[in-house]
Amino acid sequence: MSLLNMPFKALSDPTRRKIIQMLKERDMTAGEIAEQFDMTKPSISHHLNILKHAELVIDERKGQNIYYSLNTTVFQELINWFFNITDKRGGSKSEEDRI
Amino acid sequence: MSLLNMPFKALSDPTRRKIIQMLKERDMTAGEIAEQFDMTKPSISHHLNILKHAELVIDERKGQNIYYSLNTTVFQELINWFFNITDKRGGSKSEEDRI
DNA sequence: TAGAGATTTAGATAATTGTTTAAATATCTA
DNA sequence: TAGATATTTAAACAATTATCTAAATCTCTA
Repeated sequence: MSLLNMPFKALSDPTRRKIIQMLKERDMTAGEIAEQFDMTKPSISHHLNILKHAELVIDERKGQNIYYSLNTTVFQELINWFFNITDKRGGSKSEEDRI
Repeated sequence: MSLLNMPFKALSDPTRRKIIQMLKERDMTAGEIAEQFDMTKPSISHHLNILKHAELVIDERKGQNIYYSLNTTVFQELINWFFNITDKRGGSKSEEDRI
C-alpha cells in the first residue's frame, strides 16, 4: 500500500480540506479551528488527529492550547504524485531522467 | 462544497489510484484493467464509474470493448489546489498576482 | 491544591463506501 | 437471429468513517 494512502484519505473529507486551507493562512489552536465549524469539538479533534497521522499537520502544545500548523513536506510528495501522472512519459522518478 | 470534492474522494481509494497509474501508461479496456486486480469485474466497473463521475477518466466504446483513458484537466486543477496550499502567501489565483 | 478552561479519548450510533452474486444490456459473428 | 463475449446495473451485505455525548487528561491560576 502506498505511503501516500493516509494523506489521500485525509484529504478526501471536505472538513479536513477546509482545516488545511485555514492553517495555510495562520497557525491555529484546536479551539479556534472548531469555532469555524458547525460541529462539536470532539469531531474536530478527530479530524485533526487524522490530519496528524497523515503527517499533513503538526501539533504543539503551548500552555493550555494546542497549536496546529501545516507540515508541507507531505504536500510536496503529493504534488510529485500528480506531476508523475500528468507527465506524458511514464515512470521517471528523477529530474535528470527527464532528458 | 468544493468542485474538487468528487476527484478528492475518487483518489482516496488505492484501487482507483492504481487504475489511474495504469491509464497513465496506456489506454485500457475495462476487462484489461480488471485482470490486474484480485477483485470481481463489477467491483472494478464501480471504481471506474466513480473515476468517470469525478471526471478523472473518459470512457469510449469501441465495439464490444469500452476503453478508458485519463482526462488530465481535472488533475491540473488538483495540482493548482496543492500549489495554493504550499505557496506561503494566501489566496492568489493568477500567476501575475505572484509578484 | 481545587477549580476552570482547553483539548482529547472512549463508546455508541448513523451514514457512507466497497464488495459480492445474479441479472441485464450491448455488440459481434457464425 | 442465436449464442458468445464484454461490460454494466441492481440488490444485498460487510466494512469503514463521521458524528455525537459523556468522561478523562492536561495546564494554568487563585
